[in-house]
Order: sequence, then structure tokens, then C-alpha cells
Amino acid sequence: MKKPASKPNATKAVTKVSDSSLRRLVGYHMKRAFNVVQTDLTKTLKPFDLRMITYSALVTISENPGLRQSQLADAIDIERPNLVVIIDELERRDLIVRDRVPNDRRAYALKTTPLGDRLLSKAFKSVVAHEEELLASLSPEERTNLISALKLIENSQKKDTP
Amino acid sequence: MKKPASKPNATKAVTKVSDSSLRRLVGYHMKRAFNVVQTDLTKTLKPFDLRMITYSALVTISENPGLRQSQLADAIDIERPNLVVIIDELERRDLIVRDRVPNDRRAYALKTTPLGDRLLSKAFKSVVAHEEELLASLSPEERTNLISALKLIENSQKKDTP
DNA sequence: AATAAATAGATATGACACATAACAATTATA
DNA sequence: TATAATTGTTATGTGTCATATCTATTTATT
Repeated sequence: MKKPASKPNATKAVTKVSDSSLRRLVGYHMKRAFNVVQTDLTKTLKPFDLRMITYSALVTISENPGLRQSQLADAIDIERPNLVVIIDELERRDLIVRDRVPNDRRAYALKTTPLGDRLLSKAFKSVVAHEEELLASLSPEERTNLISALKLIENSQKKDTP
Repeated sequence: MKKPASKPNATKAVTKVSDSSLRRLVGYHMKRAFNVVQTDLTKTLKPFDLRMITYSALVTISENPGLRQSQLADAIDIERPNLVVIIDELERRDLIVRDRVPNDRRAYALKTTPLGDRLLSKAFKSVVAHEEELLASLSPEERTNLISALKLIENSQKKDTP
């Protein structure tokens, strides 16, 4: 004869899993929310054959024509060695070109091609539209507040380490 | 004769890299802010020899003693195969045990050991304290708003796909 | 009851993100 | 000129995450 499930967290099997300890942490909420955003963005970029990193790189090159690989790596916060393969791919697909920087034969000046511009323009519209859907339940004010809070967190280290 | 740098984004080398296109996206802000949080959390957990995943697993087991691996995988949103090695590690370090579930010889009932509880209690305090530092520039109201916005985003898909 | 289907955990494997060390070519500095 | 620093590159390792497949057990179907 089995006892009916009256006593939680006993020897019996757990029925509903709680995560309220982790819910005390803002970081946990950020991770879960970001997972949703990331999944959505990945799906959105798939038709353009872009990933988050290649997309970020393409956008940043388009906005800063002529920048160097090291500058790009710094801007989108990835290591220079890891950028090389990304640039290789974008160049192979004729979305960008590696021009030479005039007075420095070590460096490359990155620029988008017309093809890259066209792809990016479509992709960007799609990304913005999908984000709009994802944020549909947030008012303009809530979005503004969210972004400024995230900025505060982003800038909350930057210093110390003597 | 070269033109002086009056026109941005010309043939000249880029001096300051702009990311204002990406800044239009909430997802971009989330990624950058989360990177900061993640870096801080990783450092915080290092003295306890825990990673974000092992920490999440330990917390959730502690809060839901007796839960199964598949339930845990579901709760902390990782795939079952990837959980196995995590559980292996926690068990090897005597932080948790794999008991048997009474009426199901397929499943394990996960529980923290006293050692695991002690480690977790210290780690949790440290994590909360570090988060407090990271969020120092946010008022209580801003934190509440941030969390509720993140929750809205987290729950904004969940449905469709017929 | 016998067979088929579903479930829990495990193993193997691959894709991708991310980090570090070391190198050649070039430029800047002492 | 000799030395140091920078740019892009190659090689390599680690961590996260996903999928397919396997076993042993349990549940459902007939």
C-alpha cells in the first residue's frame, strides 16, 4: 500500500522541480532570457547562412569600413586568432574584401562588398523584426529601462585589478 | 596631398570603432552584460572548484533532494548526455550521491551529501555577495524591473510551432 | 502473458565558441 | 643598428552544447 503524495522533498520522487534559489540571482535570469534570444536569433540568421559571430562581424565591418582585424576583434570581443577563420569565410563568400592598409603592410583594411551590403540589409531587417516579436510584451519604457540596466552591468567592472 | 580627416568612414584608417548598429538590438546588450556577469561568476566559483554548470546542478539538487537526472537536466536546461559527466564529477568529489529510486531501477535519486551542503552554503554566500557588488549601481527598483523584463523575454516563446 | 513502445541513464561523436602559445613579416623605439 | 612591439596567422586545447545510438528497465498494447 502506497502513501499518497503529501510530503514534499521526502524519500519519495520529486514531482515538480524548484529553482527558486537560482532565481534569486540576476545572472540566472539573464542566462535563461539570453538563451531564448540566442535561439531565436540563430533561427533568424539561418536563411542568410550567418551565425551570431559572422553577423556581428559583417555589421561592424559595414559600419566601420577600413577597420583592421585587430580592431574588429576588439570591438566584437573575440580573440584575434578566432577572427581569422571568420574573416576567411566572409571573404570566401565575397561578402567582404581584405584591402591593404596604405602605410602599414602588416594590416588589412576590411570592407563589405555590394553583395555583403545587400545580404546584410536583408538580414538586419529580419533580425530587427524578430527581436520586435520577442519583445512584444515589453512597453517602450520597459525596453529603455532594460537596456540602460544592461549597460550599467556591462560597465560595472571595467576598473580595478591594480 | 591627402585630405585631413574630416569625413568619417572614408578610405582612411578607422580610429574609433562604432557598434551603434548592434546597439539597436537588445540581444546585443544582453550578450555583453551577460559576459561581464559570467566572467565574474566564474572567478567567484573558482575557489570552490565549481563551474557555472556544476554550481547550478548542485544548487538544484540541494533544493530538490531525490530528483532524477532527467528532471535535473530539464530544470537547468541542458541535455541529458551532458549532465552525466557533471553528475559523475560531483559524485566523485562526494558532494552528491546517486541513490536508487524505490520503484524504478532505471533512475537515480540525486541528493547532496553533508560535504556538498557545506560547500554549497559557502559558495552561495560568495555568489550572492559578488552579484551584489556587480549590481551596486542599480537601485532595488531597477533590479526588480530588470528581473521582470528578463522573465517576460524568457517566457515570450514557449508556445507556437504547431 | 507476450510483444511492442517508451523511458532513464550512458557512451560516442561532432560542431562551435573561446583561449593561449608560438611564429613570420613588418613597423616602431632605444 | 639592435631591440621591442604589432598584425595577422597557425596550431592546439578546453568547455559548452547537440545528436545518434546503446542497455536496462518499465509501461502500454495486443
